[in-house]
Amino acid sequence: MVVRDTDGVERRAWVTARDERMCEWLRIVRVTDVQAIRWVLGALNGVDGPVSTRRAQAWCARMDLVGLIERANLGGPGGSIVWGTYEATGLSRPNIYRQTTRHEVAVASVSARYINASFAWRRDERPAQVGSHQADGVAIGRRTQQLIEVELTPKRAPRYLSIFQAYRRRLDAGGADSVTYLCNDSSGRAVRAALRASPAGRAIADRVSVRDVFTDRGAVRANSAGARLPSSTAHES
DNA sequence: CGATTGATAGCGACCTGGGT
DNA sequence: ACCCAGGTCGCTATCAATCG
Repeated sequence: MVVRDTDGVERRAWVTARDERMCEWLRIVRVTDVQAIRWVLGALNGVDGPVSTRRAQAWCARMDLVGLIERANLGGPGGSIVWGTYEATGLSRPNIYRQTTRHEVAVASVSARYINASFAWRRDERPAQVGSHQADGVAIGRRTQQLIEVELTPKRAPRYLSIFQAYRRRLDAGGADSVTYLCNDSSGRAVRAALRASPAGRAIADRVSVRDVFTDRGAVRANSAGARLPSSTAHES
């Protein structure tokens, strides 16, 4: 593909098969940031771990140049917010100023790390029935299917109750093997408390893991549990 | 056939500049 | 003050085409 530079200089910019797979991922997560892109690029390069921030920025600059992504620098942790253009994903431009954007970016960060650990990632299906619940994502390993819930804001107890009831039905029906709550400190406390507080919570507690991997602002923590998500024990190859 | 070369893409390091 | 964007530089790895 030949594109014209800002200087008017013609320059070749190749869109590789890997870049197209990146666009497929962007279509799934919709909105992400430069830090998450590091992990997916690493995965698609066949590397265990992320590429450097600089490389991810360079990739974004190249994809911006060929019109496959757009970026917005909101000054938050994780770098610019990144999304695929209509050309890349067939989806209209997301509204990045909505309240839910921080949550969506956090989900993308999680997705990126699962993909780097050789999991497949897809969106959860929108539930048809009332009283069921749509998870933030589904991580599919070779033998396991985990429902992933990203929790940055504690919910009220009745809300947890109905979600746990929905998860209980789903786990019992064999629709998934486990539920993973990825939280910051305050929402992690709320989820653990809610799991103890009701019969529905206690019924599923042994199939639910709660991990504090986010900072309060929704960035994946640099060290400890956040660095390697999912944990090495859950690694699939 | 094996060696060389060029393109591509990766790395860290260093720098400047901008935004919070 | 700190984090991030994005530019250059020197270096390395890989792969495919080409040369001797």
